[in-house]
Amino acid sequence: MTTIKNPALQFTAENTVGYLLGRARTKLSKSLDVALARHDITNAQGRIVLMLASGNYATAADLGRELYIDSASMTRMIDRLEKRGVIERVRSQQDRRVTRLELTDDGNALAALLPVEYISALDRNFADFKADEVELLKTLLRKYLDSNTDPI
Amino acid sequence: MTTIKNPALQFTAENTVGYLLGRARTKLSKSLDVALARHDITNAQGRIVLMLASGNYATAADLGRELYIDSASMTRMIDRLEKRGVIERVRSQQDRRVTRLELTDDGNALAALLPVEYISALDRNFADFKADEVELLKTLLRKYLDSNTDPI
DNA sequence: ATATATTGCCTGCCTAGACAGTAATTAGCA
DNA sequence: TGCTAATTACTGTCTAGGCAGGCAATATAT
Repeated sequence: MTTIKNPALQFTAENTVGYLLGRARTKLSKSLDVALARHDITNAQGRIVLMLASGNYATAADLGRELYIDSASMTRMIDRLEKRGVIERVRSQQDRRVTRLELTDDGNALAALLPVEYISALDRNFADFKADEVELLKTLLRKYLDSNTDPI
Repeated sequence: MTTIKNPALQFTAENTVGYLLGRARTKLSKSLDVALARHDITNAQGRIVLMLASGNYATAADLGRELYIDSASMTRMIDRLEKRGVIERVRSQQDRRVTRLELTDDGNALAALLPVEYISALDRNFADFKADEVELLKTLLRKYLDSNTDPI
C-alpha cells in the first residue's frame, strides 16, 4: 500500500471533476442545440420558454433567481427571445418596476413542441445509461448543488 | 403500479440532467474562478497553463483537440494568456504553419502554484462527498463523455 | 511535378454568461 | 410623513465559447 505524499505532484487538470463536468455540459448542451436548431432556438432559450410556459415564473428576476443567472444576462436573453418573437415584455401596472414576460402565440406553440424534443434528445444522449444510472447522476449533481460551499 | 402514458405532460426543465449539469458546472466554475482570482487568472485559463506545463501539449491545436474547443476560441484564449504574460507564441521553424506555445517564467511559477489551489478548492466544493462518491460522479461523467451520441 | 486536400492560425460576428454601476420605483421604518 | 432600503430593469465592458470563412503552408495523389 503506497500513500501519496503530495497529491499536487500527480495532479492533472484532465482528471478533475471540474474538467469532466465542463466537458459533459458542453457536449450535452451542443447536442441539445443541434436538436432544437430546426425550431430556430437554442437550448438555453428553450429552457426559458418552458419555464415561462409552466406558469411558475413571471419576470426576468424570477427566472434569474431560479437559474442563478444575473439580471444583466437575463435582460439580454429576453432581448433575443423578444426579437425571435416568442415572448413579449408587458409592463406591470401594479408595480411599475417590473415587466411581466408573456409567451406569444408562437411562444406557446413552441412550448408545446419542446418537451418531446428534449425528451428524445436526452434519451439519445443517455442511451448507454440504465435508468437508475441517470437518476444516480442527477442525485449526485443535486447533492452538489444543495451543498453550500463557503465562498473563499 | 402506474405507467406514465405521456412523459411530456410531466416534463419540467428543472428536472433535466442538462439543467442540473449546467447549474453544477456554473457553480463549480464560479467557485474556482474566485479561488484563482488572487493569481489574476481564471479557471479556464489555469487549465491551459497546467496542460502546457504537463508537456503533453505544444500548440493551440493540441489544446483545442483535447478540450473540444474550436481553434477560433483557442486563438482568443491564447491572446488573453499572452497579454497576461504567462505564455509566449513561438513560431516553429520545422512547420511554419504552427506556433508553439511556451510558458514564460511567470507562467511556470504559476503552474507550480495551481495544483494546490485546484485541489483545495475542489476539496472545499466536495466536502460533503465521500471519496467514492466523487469517483462515482467522475465515472458517470466519463461514461457519458465516452459515449458517442449520433448527431441528429 | 503539379493540382488538390488538409492543417494551423486568424478575423468577423454570434450566443451566453459575469460584474459594476445607474435610474426608477416601491417598501419599510423612525 | 419623509428618508433610506431594497428591488427591477437596464447599459457598458469583460471572459468564454460557437460557426463561417480566409490565407498560408504542408501533404498527398495523380
